[in-house]
Amino acid sequence: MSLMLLDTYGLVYRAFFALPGLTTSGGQPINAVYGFTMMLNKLIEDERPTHIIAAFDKGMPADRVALFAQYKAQRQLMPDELRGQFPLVRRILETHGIPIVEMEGQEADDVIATLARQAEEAGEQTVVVTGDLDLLQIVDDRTTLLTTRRGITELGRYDPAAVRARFGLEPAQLPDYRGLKGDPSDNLPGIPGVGEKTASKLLQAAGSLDALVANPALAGSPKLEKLIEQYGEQACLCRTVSIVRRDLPLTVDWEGSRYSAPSEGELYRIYSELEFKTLLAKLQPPSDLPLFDKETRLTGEYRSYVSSVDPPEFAALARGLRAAAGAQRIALTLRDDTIGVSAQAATGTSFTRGALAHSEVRDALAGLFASPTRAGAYDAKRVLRALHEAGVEHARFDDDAMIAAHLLDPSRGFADIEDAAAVFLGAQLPDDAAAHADATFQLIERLRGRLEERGQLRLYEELEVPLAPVLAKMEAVGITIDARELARVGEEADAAAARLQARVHDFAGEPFNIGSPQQLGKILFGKLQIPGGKKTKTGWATGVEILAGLAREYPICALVLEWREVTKLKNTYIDVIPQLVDPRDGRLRTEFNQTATATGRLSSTNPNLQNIPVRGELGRRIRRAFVAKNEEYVLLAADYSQIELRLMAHLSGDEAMREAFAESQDIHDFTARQIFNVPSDGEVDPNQRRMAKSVNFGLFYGMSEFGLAQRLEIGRAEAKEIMTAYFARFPSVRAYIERTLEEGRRNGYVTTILGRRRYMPDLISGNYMLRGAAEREATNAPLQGSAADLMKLAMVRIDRALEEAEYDATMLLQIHDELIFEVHKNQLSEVARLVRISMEEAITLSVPLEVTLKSGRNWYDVERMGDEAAARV
DNA sequence: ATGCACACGTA
DNA sequence: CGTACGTGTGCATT
Repeated sequence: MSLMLLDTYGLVYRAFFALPGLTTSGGQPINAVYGFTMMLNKLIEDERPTHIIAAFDKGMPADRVALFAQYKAQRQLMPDELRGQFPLVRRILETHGIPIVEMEGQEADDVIATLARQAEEAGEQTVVVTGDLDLLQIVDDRTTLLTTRRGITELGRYDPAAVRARFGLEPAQLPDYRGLKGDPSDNLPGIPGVGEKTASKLLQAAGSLDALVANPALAGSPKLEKLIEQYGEQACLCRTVSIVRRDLPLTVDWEGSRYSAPSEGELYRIYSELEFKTLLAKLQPPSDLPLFDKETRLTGEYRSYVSSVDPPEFAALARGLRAAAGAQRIALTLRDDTIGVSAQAATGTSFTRGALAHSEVRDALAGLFASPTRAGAYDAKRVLRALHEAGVEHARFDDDAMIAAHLLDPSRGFADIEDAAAVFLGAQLPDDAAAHADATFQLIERLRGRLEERGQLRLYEELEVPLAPVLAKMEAVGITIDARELARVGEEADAAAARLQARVHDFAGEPFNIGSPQQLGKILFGKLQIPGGKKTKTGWATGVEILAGLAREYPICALVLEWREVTKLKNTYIDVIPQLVDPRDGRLRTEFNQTATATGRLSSTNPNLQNIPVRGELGRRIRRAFVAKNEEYVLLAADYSQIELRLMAHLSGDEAMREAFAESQDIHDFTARQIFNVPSDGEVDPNQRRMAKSVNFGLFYGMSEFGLAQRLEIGRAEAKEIMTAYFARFPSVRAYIERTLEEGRRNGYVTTILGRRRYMPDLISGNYMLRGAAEREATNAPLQGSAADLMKLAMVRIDRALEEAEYDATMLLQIHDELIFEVHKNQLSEVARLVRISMEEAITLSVPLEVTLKSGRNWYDVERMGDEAAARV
């Protein structure tokens, strides 16, 4: 055995003063624990001990104080920045499995001396690592001493020969030596005027302090002789205090001190927590290493749970989860099929992970959610889905770090926790569920603080986090697809596509790929010499706006457009949806992404059910395949009418516009009257209304007169006239837009009605294009985003209300300003009323909100409901 | 296999 | 040179 004994306090103390004041990003000082860790790693590497023990001081050294009242009396209190690092030092030791030995009222020196003697008697080699030289006295053939020198990794090695070389004395003489010269750091006076040189010389001459005191003449000079006579007794006292005890009643479990290196996973975790970036860089992020031993360990106040992904360890995972039910907070994350759990209690944080497919685990999780423990997640919706599939009931989350991250920076999606950890923690996470769970804690803590600073905590807690389970439910429910109806549309589309393709090829005089813009361009503008072609970077432009203009004169263009429409519908919806339908229940399940957009809207993927066609007749027929689950149920569609314009009226405070909404006027008609000066008894012609509608839409898109001209296919002068007329009639709208941009430039962001932000750094860009784009985005974001706020709020409330009233009704889809429900037909009118009220009263604005309700057997046939069917209160 | 441009569906 | 998305295709790149 080769034993290493650490004078822990001394080493940490040296590290503290040797290193600058490093702290974690959370402000926790870590210089001492960092230096200690560096030392420890180097010692283990260089010395390769088989056993390691860390000795600590505990309490005041009663024996020495009794002998010498001034012992260490002048020593100042430990600085708080150092004191706070000792728990962390203990954590590092724990990670290495190094036992701590301490004894009440004893200094580490005595503990070390005792252990070294025990090892020596057993015939073993010992190396003592310490911050000072007090322990040199125990150096002998079997015990050597390493002491810190400059810096933290430079060590001096003392064996008996080195002691003789340095002091000219035997190790056993060193207490005498110290008694003579004293030691200011322990407040030992020794003999005044006797320093290192003299003490050494005296002892070489006399052999020992006792001999010298007995015969002061041995000192060799009258002056020293007199000093010894006068201070000899004091020197003896100092000597006695300096002698370490080697007979403390300590029994050590030597086997327990056998050193085995911790796994990289364990090191990675603690280094991450302490933000030891340089040490982390040397580690491989663990791939599948358990973060903890297979046995539950209880060490001090720090508790760690069993960690394993092996199937036989379900019980252990469940045990950990049950223990976590007593914690203050838990965090759950999902890594493939593995659930990671981190639990935080007053006593510390602990981790576990495991597969989620066992009844014991399921029950333990259910117990956890039934307890008052706060629960957090990264992507709560995904975790909820997994828990739901595993049969865990009543899962709930108070925090979602992904949502928090996205609220703080909506330009990013933060799909993976690695992204958020990189941005907000500056950490690179190992690929491990338990580590992710812990990172979730750290993220939640940090991000909640940031949200609070920004006044976004309510947006987060009362809107976004409660929305996640609502979306999870919608995803789980899905919507029934009538496969036969879809197949019928598909057959027609197939026939139409074939017919159109043949006719296009006829016109072209050769077969070619109509879907290739390149080939199409060459045929139309090259071979057929159709005029009016425009070039893009890569070739001819063949977009709708070009082809539509040519369609009247050149039938091939019209046919190409038709072919595009049909093939697009086929490829995107008709052929894809049947493959995505769950064969077990015939339902189609989309995924709603809550952190995808910069404005606060949701997005939908796999498939995107927010862009099912509605305009063209063929496309619209696809909606016939979206049906209620059986004859007993109907679909209910509820959409906000003109929500963005109403928000514009509210936010700008424009009196005329507000009044138009208050009177339930047709807003485009009203706008046309204002712009074109149509008298109140006159008619607005359809073209005027169309133009007014474009102006209204262009308005909240930040459109320029150039854009309006393009859109309406009119001259710029005319477009300018229209816009001038518009702003003359609605001056506060222009003022509002100016105000928004000014605020955006000043703050760097624009906000929605509920305090959602979108950062717009390019508002002050010197680049004309970038700035222009940013101005359009900044104009639109508060309107689009506020509309999203209202809809989300309505969704949360509707979900609660439907649950409380126990209606047989389920929310299925959200299409930005529209909600689709599946409702038992007997409850249709009640549910419709509840939905209308929840949506219209989501937030009280200075203009009324209006909701249009439709119902029907399928999404195509939904028809406007009469007021008696969904009467307003 | 991956990424880009284009095209186009929705609000 | 009107906002916000997701998805499909072709085609160039790796």
